[in-house]
Amino acid sequence: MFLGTYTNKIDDKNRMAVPAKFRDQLGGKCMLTKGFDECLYIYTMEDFEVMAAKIAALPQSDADFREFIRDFFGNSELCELDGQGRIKIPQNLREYAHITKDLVTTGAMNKVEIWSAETKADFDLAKKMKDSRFTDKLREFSI
Amino acid sequence: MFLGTYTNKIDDKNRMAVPAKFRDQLGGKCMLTKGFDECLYIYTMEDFEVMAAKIAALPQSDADFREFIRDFFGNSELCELDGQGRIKIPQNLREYAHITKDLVTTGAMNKVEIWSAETKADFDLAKKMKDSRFTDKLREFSI
DNA sequence: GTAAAAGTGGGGAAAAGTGGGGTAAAATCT
DNA sequence: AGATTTTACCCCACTTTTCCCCACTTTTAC
Repeated sequence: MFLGTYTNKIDDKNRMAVPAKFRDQLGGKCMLTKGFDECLYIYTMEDFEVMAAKIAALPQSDADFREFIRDFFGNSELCELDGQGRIKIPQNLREYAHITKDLVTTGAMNKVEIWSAETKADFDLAKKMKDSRFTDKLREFSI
Repeated sequence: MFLGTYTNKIDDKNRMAVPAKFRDQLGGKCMLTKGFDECLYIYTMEDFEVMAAKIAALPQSDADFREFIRDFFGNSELCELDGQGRIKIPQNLREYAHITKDLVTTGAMNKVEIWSAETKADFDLAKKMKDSRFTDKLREFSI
């Protein structure tokens, strides 16, 4: 079970230190994939297999599913942790998640999410805007 | 069953002593999570796992569920009590609960609530403000 | 009043995070 | 094909954070 939120940086060689708390569960390697929302996911090998099997089983007759399958596997990468517990994040995934320097890494049960700090902040703000208490208040005072 | 209210401090190393009365029930470790009302919750491992299992079963295809899962697990932490019966409160949770120095820890049946003393005081006053008897009194003074 | 337990503070070793050099492999160009 | 550039990967070094342990103060129990 992946839990907690951490901040890290990606270096000039496009490496990111996987938070130490997550390393034992990954066992030296992991699958890095494109996530829903503009972030990346890290799965254990086992959990990736489960997810991959579900996705591979989608009906190929559906064009939307074909596109999704292509996108999922085309943006999945097997990553081995180096001696310092870091993984390299490839260009296509960096671009998707708008990753430049500062990152937020957060445990989400069976996966780890990697966010660009900026994107995460925007996302959280958007979430706050959607929060009913906030919008109710806004409704009270807006003219 | 967790009962009673205690005051404590968080130190410069972000450690808080769990009231001794609660320690036996926790058994050396506990789950620290984001609570309602800008406070934190401590659950026993067992109770947390029950909740976690329910939440983990929610479908990833729903954006609102993804947000909730991220928020819940990203703001949960497994805390082991040190030799002095203290836990470390991570930054994201300190920020959420506005924790700086003085704390109020209160047993609430199946969980323990951790409040910033200041936030708790504000919250208690807010409750009073909502009480019609209190606001009626204020009204006598044209407030 | 005394002893034990609980609460609080801090030093120091170890671990984690971060940056960078050097070499080998791969890709690209002529 | 050979030469040159780029990329990947292993290793080392430094800084920051974490965690274990000890010590002191305060509270509780008898």
